[in-house]
Amino acid sequence: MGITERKEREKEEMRQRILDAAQKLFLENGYEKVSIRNIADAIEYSPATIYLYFKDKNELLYAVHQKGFGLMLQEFAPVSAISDPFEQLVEMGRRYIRFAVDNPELFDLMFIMAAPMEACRDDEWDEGKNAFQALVQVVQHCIDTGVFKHQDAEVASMMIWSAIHGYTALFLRKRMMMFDEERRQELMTEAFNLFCETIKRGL
Amino acid sequence: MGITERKEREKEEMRQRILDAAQKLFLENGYEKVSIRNIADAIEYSPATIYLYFKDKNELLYAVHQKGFGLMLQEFAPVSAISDPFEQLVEMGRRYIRFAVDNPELFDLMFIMAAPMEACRDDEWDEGKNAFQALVQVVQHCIDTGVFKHQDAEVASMMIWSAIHGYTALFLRKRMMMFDEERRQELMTEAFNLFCETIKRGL
DNA sequence: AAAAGTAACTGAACAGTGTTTAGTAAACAA
DNA sequence: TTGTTTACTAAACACTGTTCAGTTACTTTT
Repeated sequence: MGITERKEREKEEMRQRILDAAQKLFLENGYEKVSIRNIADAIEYSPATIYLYFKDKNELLYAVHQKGFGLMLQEFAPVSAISDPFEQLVEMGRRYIRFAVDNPELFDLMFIMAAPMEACRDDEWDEGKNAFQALVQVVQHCIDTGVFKHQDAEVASMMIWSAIHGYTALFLRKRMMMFDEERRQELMTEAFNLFCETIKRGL
Repeated sequence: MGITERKEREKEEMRQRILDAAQKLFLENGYEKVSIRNIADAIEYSPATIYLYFKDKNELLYAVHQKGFGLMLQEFAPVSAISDPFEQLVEMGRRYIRFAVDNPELFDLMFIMAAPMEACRDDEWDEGKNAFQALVQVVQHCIDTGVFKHQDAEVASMMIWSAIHGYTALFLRKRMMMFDEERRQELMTEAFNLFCETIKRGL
């Protein structure tokens, strides 16, 4: 009785096809300019079909957001090879920012846009939870090896995440437009470096 | 020849009426659910009329965003009465966060949403520029009085703004949903306090 | 005062949006 | 060969931002 299994496989393949088309269009045109009809056109199906695989557009956005976390974790993988825990933390920050600049639409979906979170039951944002836990581990390592005096790794992690996230959010949403292109780059890297030095000394 | 002056005054009044209605609706229903037609209904004019006073919806959003900065500067005014420059800085941070929590839709318009910035010529975001300069002044004061060792006030300000902005942006856009309501509040205040302590020691 | 000109305003349309529903056609099970 | 389930879609609904021709109403000129 392999029919039901084949059907299930086909259903999953269709879901993936929709997701891939959606992601491709988002990254090409920016999420704001992509409609359900565009995605339907790309996969040569009717718009209504998409609603057989996703409850609504938010759920589709959430699914792409999940794929984003997969990609991000890949980018973070090499960090664990670094021996010095503080250097590990700094490299994580660098990669967070680089990921945001290289994949602005995906990052937006993952950490800025309101819409995808509408499809996520409160207290069940597993992708965010896991990514945050990865940060907490590194910070805990820094505490254990005496790099940081502060003892609460979760609070420290929150502080660090916020600081790094701050730049990227302000930058991506054009809130550094009062500086010209060059000064913007300068401020980004210098402020990042200053933050690293500051927590090394003061945390 | 007071007629042209009266006309000009009336035109400005109409602009204000549109703006007030828009702001009221945004704060009540959230900007996402407010359309040009809603605003037109509220002031009992045709939707087309709004386009005689604002080029498009982004320009309207930008105008409300400007009003937001006016309100924010009011909230910041009492800070200058504090004598200790570091305490001045901390109080600014507290008020930034409080403003965001108390006026989430307005804050969103000012610092997170992409749309209003479309109506702003690059390098001409005066509201942001002025607000940032206010921060730089306080930070410069901290440097002058020896609270901070780091000498570049602009870089330090950028670092501080980003860190404070980080919390608020993550919080408002539901990226702390992996914690329950209570823990969220705890983390917010504790991470803020930790940041203050850290820069006092390390910056 | 009458005619001409200007400014303010609107109805209706255009081209799109997310989403639902009734209906069809094909694949499967009995 | 039936009956049933599944996959899909055309068409509609109720919106959206925006434009434009056409209508008032007021102001200026004759």
